[in-house]
Amino acid sequence: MTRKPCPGTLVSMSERPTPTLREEDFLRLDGQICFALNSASRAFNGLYRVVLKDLGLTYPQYLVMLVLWEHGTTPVKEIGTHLRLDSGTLSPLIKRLEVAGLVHRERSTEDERSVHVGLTEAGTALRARAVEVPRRIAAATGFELAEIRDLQTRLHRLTAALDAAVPQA
Amino acid sequence: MTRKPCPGTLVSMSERPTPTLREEDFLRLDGQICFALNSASRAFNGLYRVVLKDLGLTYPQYLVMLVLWEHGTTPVKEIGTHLRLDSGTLSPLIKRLEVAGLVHRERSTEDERSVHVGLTEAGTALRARAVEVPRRIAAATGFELAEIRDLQTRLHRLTAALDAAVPQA
DNA sequence: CACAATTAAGTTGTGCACAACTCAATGACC
DNA sequence: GGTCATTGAGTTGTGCACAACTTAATTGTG
Repeated sequence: MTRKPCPGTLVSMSERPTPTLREEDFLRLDGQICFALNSASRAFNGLYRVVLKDLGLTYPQYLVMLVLWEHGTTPVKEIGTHLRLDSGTLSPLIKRLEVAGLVHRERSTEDERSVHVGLTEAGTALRARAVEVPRRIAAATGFELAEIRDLQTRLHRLTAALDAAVPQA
Repeated sequence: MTRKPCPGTLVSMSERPTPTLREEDFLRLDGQICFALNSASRAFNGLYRVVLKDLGLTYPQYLVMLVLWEHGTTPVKEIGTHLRLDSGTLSPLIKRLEVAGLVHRERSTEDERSVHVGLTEAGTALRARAVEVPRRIAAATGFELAEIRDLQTRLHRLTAALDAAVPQA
């Protein structure tokens, strides 16, 4: 009942060379490279959820705070460039950070289209408590630093390749 | 104005050995290992969105279809085990697949708590068109097969480690 | 200068992820 | 056999991601 043998009725496969894999296997492989990434990302998210609970931050909010701690007051647009996010995601997120009293927004005087996001005192103070977060995360992975670096490099290459492959982006 | 030099006023760092990295660097490193993963995952998602548009599927819906194509009729619970998702996510998602006419749901007779999800004819037929998806994705990454495999292995290890680190999960 | 194209932020709507919950069916134990 | 804990599906509420849109400011070009 469970293992239904795949019916041979597939699309034409007369054209391609297909070195070692057939159509069948491909559908499985696929369910893994993208899926492995997806799973790992969500697993990370779950861990961050626990670790960041004390700080009252979600993971994406934490990312925005990281940008601000590193670069200081930053226009929304630039935060988006750093994080690969658009205003549709950032506007409400930053609004929540504002309600939480961690950041303030101010429209630029030179260019009134732009809004600068800066840290409040509470936001600045939170950094001290956030410093221990990365260590806890890194410890949880159980990975060597070198391996993390390596993984990082590959992922960057992958992201770049994928971005390049998407038309409009 | 842009590069604010980090003020030295941080938390105590007298205890730990810290081989090569200081607190400062850690906060940056962090913003990358997790973030690299997050970015790659979202980049993948963006590519899938384009590729799957023809099929009228989102990426998570595609994952569910993959499970069904591979295993045939499957209880919701088991789909969740395969995909690392709970009923809170799956119930509405599967309902949308049902509305689209790709799957049907039927309450089990042996155990009336359980709901079996099976493919309709349209759902089965869609497989033929989905077969080309993995190739297009793989091509877009520009990665060698071996490298994909390697990355996959590392990500699985990472996910396992992260899951183990989260208390309740 | 005027006017079209571009740009930045924000809004709206859809779908996913997940916590916390309800409800009904099942299983375990006395 | 009756009671209670557990299990599977589903609902509700919050937040994120992103497409498509609106609005206002800026820039480019005739």
